Amino acid sequence: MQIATFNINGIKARIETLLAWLDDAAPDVAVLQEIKSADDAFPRGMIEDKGYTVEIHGQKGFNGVAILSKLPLEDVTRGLPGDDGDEQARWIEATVMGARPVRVCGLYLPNGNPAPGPKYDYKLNWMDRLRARAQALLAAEEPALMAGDYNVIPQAEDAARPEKWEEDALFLYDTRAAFRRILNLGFTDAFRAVEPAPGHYSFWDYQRGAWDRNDGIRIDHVLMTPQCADLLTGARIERDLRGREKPSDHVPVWVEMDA
DNA sequence: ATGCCTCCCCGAGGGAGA
Repeated sequence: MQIATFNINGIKARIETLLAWLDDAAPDVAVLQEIKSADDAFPRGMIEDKGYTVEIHGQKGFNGVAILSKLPLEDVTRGLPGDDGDEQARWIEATVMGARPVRVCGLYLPNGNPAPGPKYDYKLNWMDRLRARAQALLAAEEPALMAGDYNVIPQAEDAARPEKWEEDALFLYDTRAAFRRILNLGFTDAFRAVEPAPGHYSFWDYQRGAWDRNDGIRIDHVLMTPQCADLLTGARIERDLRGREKPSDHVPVWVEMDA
């Protein structure tokens, strides 16, 4: 089973890119972030025509996540537990019914800038809720993964120029500490499990020629429970997509599992 | 660089992203 997470930066702006990518790369499951679309405005039919089941947790204009799957999906839920007043569409879950069922969570973690401030408070609070959900996934002792745009640079080696991110909400100490707190529960960063070297990024800013200078950061991650990590056979970042026409500022991060 | 792109809202120019 091949699963990719991809922040597409707007489904309306990226639909042709997405359809071509589904044809070429053919993920079994694609976890999408920043669809920036309400459920009823999402071009569901064009994706279903390619053999995908489509589950959406959308929001007009901002945020929004989705799961596309060639395999059947069961028990779909929307929204991260822990705050009934949270209006932002950043979390969706479904069980992918392959040879071995895998609980797949798609997430778009808040950016948090400027920090300090209310947006950063929201980010840290959201990460607390994420940790609670992660603990529940561990307690189930089943294969489960949390894939998406974490807006977290875990370590200095995950940025081309870490010094310029020191005061940024993606790299502040409290951000990295909250991320480690989740990892330390017993999760595996799938990409890091197979690629220890620095210099692998999943995002390059549109500005300042960041792509041409390879001034990137690794902020899109797949975290796995032990039962899921045991099935892991590979992970990679599809870097080339950033250099194509009309790209998203993020590229897909892939995991392959014996499931 | 408190913003050099690009997206969304809509139908101008501002908010958001990271």
